[in-house]
Order: sequence, then C-alpha cells, then structure tokens
Amino acid sequence: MGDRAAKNALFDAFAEVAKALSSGRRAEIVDVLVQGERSVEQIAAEIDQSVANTSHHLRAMARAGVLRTRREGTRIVYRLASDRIGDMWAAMRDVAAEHVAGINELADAYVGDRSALEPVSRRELEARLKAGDIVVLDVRPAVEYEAGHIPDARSVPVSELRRLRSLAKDTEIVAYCRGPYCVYADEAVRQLRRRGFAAKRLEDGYPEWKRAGLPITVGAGG
Amino acid sequence: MGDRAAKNALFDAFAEVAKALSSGRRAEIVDVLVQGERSVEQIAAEIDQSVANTSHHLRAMARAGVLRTRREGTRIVYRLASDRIGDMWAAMRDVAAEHVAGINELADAYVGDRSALEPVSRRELEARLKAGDIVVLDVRPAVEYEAGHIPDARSVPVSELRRLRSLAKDTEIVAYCRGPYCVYADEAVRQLRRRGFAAKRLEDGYPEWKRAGLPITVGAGG
DNA sequence: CCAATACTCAAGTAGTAGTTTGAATATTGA
DNA sequence: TCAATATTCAAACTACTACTTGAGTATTGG
Repeated sequence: MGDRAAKNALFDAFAEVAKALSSGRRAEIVDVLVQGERSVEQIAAEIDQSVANTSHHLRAMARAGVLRTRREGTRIVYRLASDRIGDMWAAMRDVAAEHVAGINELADAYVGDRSALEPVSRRELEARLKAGDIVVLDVRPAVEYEAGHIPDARSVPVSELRRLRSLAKDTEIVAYCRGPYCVYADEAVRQLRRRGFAAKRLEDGYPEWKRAGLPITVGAGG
Repeated sequence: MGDRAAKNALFDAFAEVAKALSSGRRAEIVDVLVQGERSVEQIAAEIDQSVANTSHHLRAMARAGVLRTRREGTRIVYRLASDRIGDMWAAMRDVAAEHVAGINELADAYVGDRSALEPVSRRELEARLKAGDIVVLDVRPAVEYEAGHIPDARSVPVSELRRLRSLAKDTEIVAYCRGPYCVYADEAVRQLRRRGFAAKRLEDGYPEWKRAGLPITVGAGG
C-alpha cells in the first residue's frame, strides 16, 4: 500500500481521461456529442476526418471510458458516458479561455468579430423569455433540438433559415446554437439582419443553459 | 471565418490544456500544487522523478498556461495559474472514478482497504465541528496547513504523529489530508488506533472542503 | 569575484500517437 | 443466401512524448 508503482498506475489511469481529450479532433468530438449521440459517419463529417480515423479516435475514447456505444441497425451510435464529461469539457474550455495565451486571437479567427452581434446573456434571455416579448430560435440541426432545447424556442436550422417567413419585422429575435465557439447563431443573426430583423445571439449555447440548471424541453414540441 | 484551419487551430489550443494533464506525472504535479506552491526540487521529490524531467514537465505545463512561476532567491516556485485548474483536475478525477474500468482496483492497490477506517463525510464533519465534540487533525506537511486548513484543525504532520501526547484517550479524532487519493490520513488513523484512540478519516480532503465553499482558515493559527 | 545552489537546456533513446490506405467484418433488406 | 452499407482492423509512416545523462546558466552569500 502507498508504494510508487501503485501510485503511478493510479495517476496514469486518471491521466487516461485527459488523454481522451488531448487532441483537437477529440475535443471536437466531445463538443459534438454534448449535443447528443451520433453515428461514426456523422461524427466524421462534423470533424472533417476520414471515417477510419474517426473510428480510431472513438474507440480510443470509449476504451478510456468517456464514450459509450449502442448499435442501431448497421450503425454504431456513440454518446458521452455521462454529463460529467460535458462538465469536464466546459472546465477545460474555461481554463483555456482564461489562461492560454493567444486563444482569443484563435477564437476570433474562427468565429469572426462578434461585438456587432450584441450577445445576450443567459440571465437576460431568461428574463425576456418570462416577459414573453421575444422570439427564440434554435438554429442547430433538428435532431439536436429534439434532444433538448430552451423552452418555447422554435427549431429553425441555419440551413433552412431562408424559408422563415412567419415573423413580423418588428419582433426581436435571439438565436442560439451549440455554444460560445459555434458559428451557427452568428450566421443566423447576420442573415436575419440583412433581411431587416432585429436579431441578437445568446452569448453561449444550449449546453451551458442546461448546465446552469435552467429549464429545458425535450422532444419536438415547443 | 468559420473555416476548417481556424477551427482546427482553436480546438488544438483547447486540447493543449488536456495535454498539460495527460501524463500520470503531470496529474500528480497538479495534485501537489492544489495544496499550494512548490519549488522544482520539492515537486521532483513528491513525484519521484529527476529534477531535469520535472523541470521539463513544469515548463511544458507553464507554456500551456496552467502553471505560473515566481522566483524566490535561487529557487523557482511554481503554482497553479488559478483555482479553475483545480476544478478541472477534480472533474477529471470524478470522471475517472465514475467511468474508467478498473480504477477502483488501482485505487485499492494504492490506498489499501479503507472500509475499516470509517470515512466521515464533509457534511458530518461540519456538523460535529459545530457541536465541538471532536478533534480535527490536519496531517499534511506544515506548509500546506499554513496555506489553508479547516477551522480549528490542529496541524500534526503524519511524520510527527508519534510525538502527539496531549489528547485524552476518549476523544474522537478525525484526520484529513490532501484528498481521497492521499494516504497520509489513512496512515494517521491506523497509527492512532494502534495507540488506543478513536480515530476516523475524512472521506476526501482539504481541497474538496474548500471547493465546496466551506469556511477555511489561512496561516499558522487555529 | 567565486563557489555553491537551483534550475534549465540539449541530445539521444525508446516508446506512443495521429493519419492514411486498403482489406476485413457484421448487419440489414431483398 | 447475397449484395449493399457501415464500421473496424492492420500495416506503415511521420511526428511527438517521457525520461536520462551531462553540460550550461542564473542567483545568492561570502
């Protein structure tokens, strides 16, 4: 008891969890799976990698314990082993945002300048939802909306935003998506503004809303 | 904006944080530094590695943003960049405890069987501290006690436990140390029981107490 | 300025990780 | 049973990581 070899083995096992998230592509995989389960092919498409390579990463992560699988016909569907993995990913992102030099420049390069989009805080959105004077749009893919969304949000995937008709021009809109580093809501806000709507984006996304313990709705309905 | 190269770079940057904790020895370094700042030599001794190798790890972690340094005479003192790093380490450990196959066996191999030590929960310790009917012993090294401890705990490093005299045999004792995977408190409880005291250990340790938002005392005093 | 102390750097080795390519396996629906 | 689809496996390559050894650098106290 208490010897070096045993301590090494134990801490190596802890480190396995960090290893499971220690490549950019694996971090992206977690970021996708936080939104709900996905097949290998879908994940490969999201992270722009070959199916074989994606499969390799997924297996490694499953071996480390952070992912679970389930078969659905010919497909294998991967999901996070638990919400705690999402918490850890959030902690990791926060640490990076606070301490990694140059992360802001990298984020800007990816998401572009957001200051014009007037991000709305969770707190503010919550208040205005209660007041009922805004329309909230969930611009993620429909499956992610169905897996869970902010109450009373309408599902309008960014790819189908053009078809949106039934909104008065003076309605205020808040769009949200996967999180602070997701560009769907930015794209949606820019598009809506070009068409004359008063649109803003939520400063983060659905997972943060859920993690904060705010109410959510599961399924297709409102 | 929103292109692949930029997204890769951003997520690679997030992954740097995980990489900083993705070896067992680095995880141990974080586990030590959660207790307070340390010099390179002290850390090397704690993790049983050469000073050169330890220095290498420390620099890499500092480069990744999770550690900060400060010079003190001829020594370089490393510390966590912020408490959020400790939160992330805790999340990692929890995920491992929940999901990594075999972690319990590894933990048992290192800490031994704990069931006989009758671990006391934070909640219970809090209540009994208020009632004032127990003695709490901080069995970590003295510097760690001074960096912060549970109010009214007495500093009795496990190495000096033999000298402990001034306790009535019928006093109930709760010992605590660095956390659930630290063996100082186990060692202390076993030793105290051999000498006829009624001793138990806190189920986790000081960092968890602090993280839970419970009151702490900083400095040498009670 | 010198010696002692504490830490970092550089080079080398052995082992591991990420990606690609092409073949192999498992399940479904006909 | 057979073809089609979805996923995994195996091999190979490149690049990186952990650790060791020995030399180099910076600060302190005399």
